[in-house]
Amino acid sequence: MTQYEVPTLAHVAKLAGVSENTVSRVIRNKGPIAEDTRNRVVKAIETLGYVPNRAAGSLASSGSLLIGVLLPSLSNVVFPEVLQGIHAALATTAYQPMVGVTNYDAGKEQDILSSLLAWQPAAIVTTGFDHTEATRRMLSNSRVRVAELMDIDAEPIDVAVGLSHRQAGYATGRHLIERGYRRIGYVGHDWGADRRARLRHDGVCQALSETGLTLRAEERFDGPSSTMAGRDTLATLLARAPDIDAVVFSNDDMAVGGFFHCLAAGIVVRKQLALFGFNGLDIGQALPMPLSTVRSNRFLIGKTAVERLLESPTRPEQRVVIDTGFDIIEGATA
Amino acid sequence: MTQYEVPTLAHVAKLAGVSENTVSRVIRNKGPIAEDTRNRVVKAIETLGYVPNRAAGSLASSGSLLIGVLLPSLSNVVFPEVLQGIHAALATTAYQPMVGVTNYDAGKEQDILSSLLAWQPAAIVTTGFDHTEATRRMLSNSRVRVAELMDIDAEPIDVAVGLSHRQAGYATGRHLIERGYRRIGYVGHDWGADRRARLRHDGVCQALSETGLTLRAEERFDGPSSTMAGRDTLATLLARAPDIDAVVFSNDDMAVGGFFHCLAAGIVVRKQLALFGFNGLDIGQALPMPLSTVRSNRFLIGKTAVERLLESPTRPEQRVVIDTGFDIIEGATA
DNA sequence: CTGTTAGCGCTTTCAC
DNA sequence: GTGAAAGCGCTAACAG
Repeated sequence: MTQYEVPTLAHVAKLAGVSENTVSRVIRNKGPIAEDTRNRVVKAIETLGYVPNRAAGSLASSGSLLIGVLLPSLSNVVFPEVLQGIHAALATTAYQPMVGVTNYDAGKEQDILSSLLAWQPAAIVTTGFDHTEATRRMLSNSRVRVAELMDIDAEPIDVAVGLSHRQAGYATGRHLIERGYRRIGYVGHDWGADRRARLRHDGVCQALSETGLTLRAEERFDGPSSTMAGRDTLATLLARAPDIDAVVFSNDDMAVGGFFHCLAAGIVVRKQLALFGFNGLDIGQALPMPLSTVRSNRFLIGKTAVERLLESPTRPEQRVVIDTGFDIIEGATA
Repeated sequence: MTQYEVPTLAHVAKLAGVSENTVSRVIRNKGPIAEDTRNRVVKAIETLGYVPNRAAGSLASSGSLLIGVLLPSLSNVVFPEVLQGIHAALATTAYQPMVGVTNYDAGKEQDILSSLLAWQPAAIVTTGFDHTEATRRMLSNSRVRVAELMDIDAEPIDVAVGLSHRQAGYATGRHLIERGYRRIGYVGHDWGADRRARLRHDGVCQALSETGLTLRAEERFDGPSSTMAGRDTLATLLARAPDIDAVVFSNDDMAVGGFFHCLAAGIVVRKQLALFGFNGLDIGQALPMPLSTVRSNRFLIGKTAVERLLESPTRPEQRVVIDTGFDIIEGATA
């Protein structure tokens, strides 16, 4: 091996005086190895600073230590948090995540999926149930494990990990009703992209309708959720329906914006207008009045999904649905 | 090809009636191909639903379409935003990012780097200049391109993309001095992990000292930055030094928390106490009073870095430093 | 413009 | 316990 060549199995084998095969066994901890041989090999690996070439390994074994991850966005803190959970579960393993961002576009998801599949990943982690037919076909044809995250209100391909957004919405509605709010409004963001926000909305409506109520007014911002959008959209809603006594927001970002609107407009939160969010983000809990909201366990969702996927390399007979649940955070705004 | 076999180049070649090599050429758009042949190959690829095996390609060409990315954390929105920039630059290419999270631990960075290198990436994108000796050696020995992000206050291995945090701190100090603030305090978070926060702090101090001033008081939260930490730490600082007229926060998360403290404690922001952040996050600009802060261009940093790396597969003679700059956001809190 | 040949570095299978 | 041999699916180099 000249000085500028990257060491390979062959170099290690030669230095340790064994066959390549033996070195490979040592590395993968597979098959019986004499203690003495193992030591020589380990030493050789260290001296050479040998790092296995995963591409070669992957090719030879037609499998890899990669987990393909498909996220709709990185702008919404929720997804980086899911990714943290995924990284946490992978930290003690040799697996590496390979992340693609779809921008809530099923067509793009399909493209990225096919380039992820090209690396022969051990598993694919994706978000929600909105896939193209081709995506679904690729996923079922490839024999990799598949986790669909966030949502459990539909039939998964292999395993789904998340919470029932419909139930979360329902619990939100009940919470407000039980506290005496009757003139309830809704402030949301773009539904085309966010099926789960709509499910929560529907859950709220269901709770209301069971009590003979309906949403007094609703306003949807035509774009992704953000604090600023929440702030502006609440202002619009209140201009149209000044008599509402509570507002459900599509998520915490929007709700925090709503809180800021109230501050700026001199509206006394809860007394004059109750606010309710979704997600349980830190920022909402750091407000002068902690936000009333629902905690979705994003980190846990990512972590659980990966743990389940790694349990077995093949799909189980039965599709699995794991409910990571949610909790109402009482807060002080509703 | 039986029904359950994954199609390979050979299958495509056979179906199109050409050699494997020709198919490979078509796929990689390399070398001259007769229009007619190309069409036949493309058709065969489509009928079979062929997806190239990147592991094989990577092995054969000893190079890959991977970009290794090392980020210290995903909890701080700043890094997901950098990652967005990276994804944006990669979106029009066939490259895929492979992300590792180091938790601000140089030892862990080293481990993850070696497992990223095992995939023969075309380039490595990492954060800051705090590497172990071994990391630095691996990076220089491997001939991959290397970008070090966020910071430009040191000599890069290959290319650095970011801003001068010292200068950003200095500009912050000047801003406050010019507006007449003289009793300036500092609220920060853990420096062990965040060298850049310290550089900004030092910049502030430098500006003050040029005017014959020093920081009146400072308080550092022993942990990562967060809104809650900012809120609590400002409270602590004010208990110790009630007479300060302005506070510089280590970043916007902390500053927003400080704003919340003021709200809760009935302190009139700016009139009684000016607040200044760093980063220019959306949340700060959505506050009832937009936060005075410095905009760091995280998205641009990620995007620029990748664009530069992909320009050339080999390191330039000269190490390159790209300053993505910063702007003072006037805001209303200072 | 296209085909042939020879690997890339590893794992698998089967001997011994 | 260990080794030899045969690929994995692709690309590179060279012919033609």
